[in-house]
Amino acid sequence: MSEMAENAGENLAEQRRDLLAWFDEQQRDLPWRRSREPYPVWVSEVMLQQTRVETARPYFESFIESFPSVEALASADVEAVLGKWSGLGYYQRARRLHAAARLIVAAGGSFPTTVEEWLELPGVGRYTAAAIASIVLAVREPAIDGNVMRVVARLLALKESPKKSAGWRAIEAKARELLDFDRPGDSNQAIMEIGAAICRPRRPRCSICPLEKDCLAAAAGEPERYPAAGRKAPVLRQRRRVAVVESGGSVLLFRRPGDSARMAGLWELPWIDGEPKEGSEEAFGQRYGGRWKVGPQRGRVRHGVTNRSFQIEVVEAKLSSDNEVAEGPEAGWFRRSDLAGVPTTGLVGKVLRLLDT
DNA sequence: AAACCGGGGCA
DNA sequence: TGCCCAGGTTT
Repeated sequence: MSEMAENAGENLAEQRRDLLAWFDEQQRDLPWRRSREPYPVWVSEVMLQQTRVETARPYFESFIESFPSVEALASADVEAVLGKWSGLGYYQRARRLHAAARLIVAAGGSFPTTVEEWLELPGVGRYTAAAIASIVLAVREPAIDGNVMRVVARLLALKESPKKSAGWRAIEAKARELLDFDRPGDSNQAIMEIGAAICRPRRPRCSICPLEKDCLAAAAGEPERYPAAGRKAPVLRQRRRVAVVESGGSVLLFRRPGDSARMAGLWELPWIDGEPKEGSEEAFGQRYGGRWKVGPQRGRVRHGVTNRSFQIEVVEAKLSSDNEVAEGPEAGWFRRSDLAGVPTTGLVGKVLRLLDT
C-alpha cells in the first residue's frame, strides 16, 4: 500500500471514530432510539420523511401507544391509523405504513432481513430501507437524506449538484466510507444529527463539528456555498375560499372520495376555487348540494405544499336545511372536541385554530 | 430525470 | 414569504 493510500485509510478510520464518539456524547434522547426493534424504528423513519424530529416526536409516542406492534397496526382500521396521523401531513405515508403492516402480518409476521426486502414494502424507499437496515440489522448502507447530502457535499466541497447523478454518486461513496463496520446505524444517525444540529443550511457551527478538520468547505471558509443548488421550481399560487358551517357546537365536514388522488378518504372543510366574488353561494351548492348562505370573512390562511401555495379566505356559511347536503359528497357533523381521532386534512386544523384566536 | 405529493415550522 | 425537512412514487 502506498503511503498516501495508507494515510487516507487512517484518516477515514479516524473520521468514523470521531463521528461515533461525538454521537455517543451528543445524541438527542429520542423515543425511537430506546430500542433497535424493527417496528418502532420503521414507524419513526416513515414519520421522519420530510418531517422534523421535534414535529414527529409527539406523534410517534401517541402512535406507538395506540398501535404497539405490527400486528396491532395491521388489525387496526385504516381510519383509526389516519386519525392518529392527522396533522402530520403527507397522509399517503400512513396508508402505506398500514398496507405494509398488513403485508408483513400476512406473510407470517416477520420483518424483512435485507435492504432489498425492506425496499419491497410500500412507503419504503432507498433512504428509509438503508436507515432501517443499518439501525436494525447493522447493514453497512448509507442512508442519504437532505441532512446527509448537505454534510457530505460540504465535506467534499462538491461542485456538482447532489440532484445530478454524478453528484449523488460522489455523496453516496463518501457517506458509505463514513460508516463504522460494527455500528453503521449509529454512523448514519450521527451524520443526520450533525446535519440537523451543526451543519445547518445557514450559519453552520463548524467550530463544534467533529468533522471540521476533514471538511473542505470549512477549510475554504465558505460552507454555506454547498450543496450546489439545483433548479428550483416556481411556486404556483392559487386562491381558494373555505367555508366553516357551525351548528349546535358542531362543524360540517365533507369526506373526500376513497379513490381520490390526494388525501383520499380524509374529511375536509367545504371549499371552492378561484377569485373570491359574488356567486360563490351557487358554487358551494353545486359542489356540495343544498342552499348556501355565505357570511362574513373570518380571516385568511396560507397553505403551502412543496411548490404550491394556496391563499385561502375563510368565511362563515349557513345552510338553509341540513339534510339538503345529502345530495353531495358524504357529509358529517363533528364536535370540535371529537376531531382529535378523526382523519382530517391538515387544513381543517389550521382553519379551526384560526377561528379560536 | 422530473414532477408530484395538496405539510409544517421557522427566520 | 422563502427555504428546508431523517422522501416516496409515478411518469
